[in-house]
Amino acid sequence: MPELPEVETVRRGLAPYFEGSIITRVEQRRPDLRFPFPEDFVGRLTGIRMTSLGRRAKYLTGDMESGDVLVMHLGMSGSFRIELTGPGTPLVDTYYPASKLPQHDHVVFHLVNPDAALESRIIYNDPRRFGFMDLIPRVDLHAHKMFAGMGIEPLGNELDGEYLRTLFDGKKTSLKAALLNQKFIAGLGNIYVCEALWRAGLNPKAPASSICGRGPKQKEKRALLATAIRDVLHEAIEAGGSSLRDHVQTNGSLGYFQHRFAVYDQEGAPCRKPDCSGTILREVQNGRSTFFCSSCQG
DNA sequence: CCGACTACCTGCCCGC
DNA sequence: TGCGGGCAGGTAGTCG
Repeated sequence: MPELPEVETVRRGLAPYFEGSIITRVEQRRPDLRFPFPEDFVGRLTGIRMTSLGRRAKYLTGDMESGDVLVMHLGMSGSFRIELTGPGTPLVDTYYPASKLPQHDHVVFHLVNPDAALESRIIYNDPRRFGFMDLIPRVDLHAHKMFAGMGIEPLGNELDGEYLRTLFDGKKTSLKAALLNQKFIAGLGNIYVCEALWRAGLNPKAPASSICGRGPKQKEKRALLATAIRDVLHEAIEAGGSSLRDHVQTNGSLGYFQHRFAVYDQEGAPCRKPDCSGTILREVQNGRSTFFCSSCQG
């Protein structure tokens, strides 16, 4: 589920509760998610303050005062929710009787922020368990397998048409597959790749190298694609941000928000580009659904 | 090296 | 109403 905009939305929602808070207790309800939890996960977090919550691509990174970084990935179905537990709040610390633990709540962080007089818990729920958590010493983070070789942040300064040319030059794989490949650009997933290609008017099945030529037409194509990627991510983050307040107020859950897509999951709908009379099609590409316009993405 | 394919896991939706 | 099949927003391992 979560691509970069959703993870950023989750980060913004969790930050006020995680940042500056001491993790007073960790409930780790199973030995693994997608991967085993690291050695002494609970022990290495308990009693430690998180100074800041960051994001790299689709990973959340919590900086702990111990020098560790708490790395969290939501996989396909991971989400967090926030529950206030301090005095005067409706929930108390014994919210879950053992008999009716919510399904798929795998990790519970109990938090106290003494400066803000805030007590809360942050609960990680993940039905499919494709998510994972790890603890990595800060000094090792960039060299770690997870982050070494990871591509650029699409919202950073590097991404433009010419950077795309250097990335995709000579690549015979499809534009779709290249954009999904995290070692080129990190953070895009199936939805936003479909959306960006539609905005740029590019065929998902065209070779990645097809936007790398010297001519003015291809130069324009890659510039358009870079802009489309940035725009669609920015807009989705904005939409997530505007949904944040509602989510926290209603049930505290973070990780899902409604967003209207132009092509994703719109099979059969008319293309929304002005003056385009095409229809949105779905085709399986590399084992995953690609949504694109039959007409304007030639 | 590269690219294509598969596995991991649960839930939901659809058609029979 | 029950059941089987297909599908889901991610990643990593294997194989050619």
